[in-house]
Amino acid sequence: MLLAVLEQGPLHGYGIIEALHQRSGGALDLPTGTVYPALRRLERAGWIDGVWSVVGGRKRRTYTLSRAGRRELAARRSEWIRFSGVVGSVLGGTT
Amino acid sequence: MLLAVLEQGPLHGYGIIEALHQRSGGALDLPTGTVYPALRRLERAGWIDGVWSVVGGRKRRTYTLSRAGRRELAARRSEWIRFSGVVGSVLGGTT
DNA sequence: GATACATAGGTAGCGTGCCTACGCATAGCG
DNA sequence: CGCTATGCGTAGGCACGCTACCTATGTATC
Repeated sequence: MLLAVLEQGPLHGYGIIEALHQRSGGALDLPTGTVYPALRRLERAGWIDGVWSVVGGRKRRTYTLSRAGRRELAARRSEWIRFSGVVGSVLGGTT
Repeated sequence: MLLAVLEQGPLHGYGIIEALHQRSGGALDLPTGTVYPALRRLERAGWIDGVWSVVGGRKRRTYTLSRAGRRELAARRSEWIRFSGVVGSVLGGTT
């Protein structure tokens, strides 16, 4: 989901949390302790690139989806479709 | 998913694994090390009841969905629908 | 008779990752 | 002067899926 948010353009951690909140219709309200470590992992994996900047006296780390991240996102998306289909078929009624 | 399989009638661990395999169209092939501990957890939670029996010289533990398990299954099903909807809306293209 | 596979149960330990609970810092408002 | 929003981060606990094992019987194969 983090990669999907970054697909629409570079964003910093706090902005990503807000974007997830809006995109999910208010359902997601992820704490920073969940998102920031996750962004570190994504950066370490080479799927996003982080750059420091200062906006309004506050330090920001803006992340950009890398080429590898785009590939990863596509893979994860199709994986999710397969997965949710399987779960739906087992649970029944959803598919 | 285990609860959903047991919704259609009592079954033993090995049979549950096979049912999951069939219901998922061959996608799921869960190892015993995943399923047996999970069944223990479900039993400890009171959602399924296990009974020992001997069939063809082999010991079997047959599990039955309890009333609480039926409630839990209904809750988990609607939770899954909400959850997959949120993920789909964030990932985009699925919904 | 030996070997392999399907059936049927189980445990131990590793690794991952989410969440809670913190800490630090600045800008703006009442 | 404190509260809230903005913005970053770490530490530790907990849950759980998976791999890798072990045991045992019935049946088919070589």
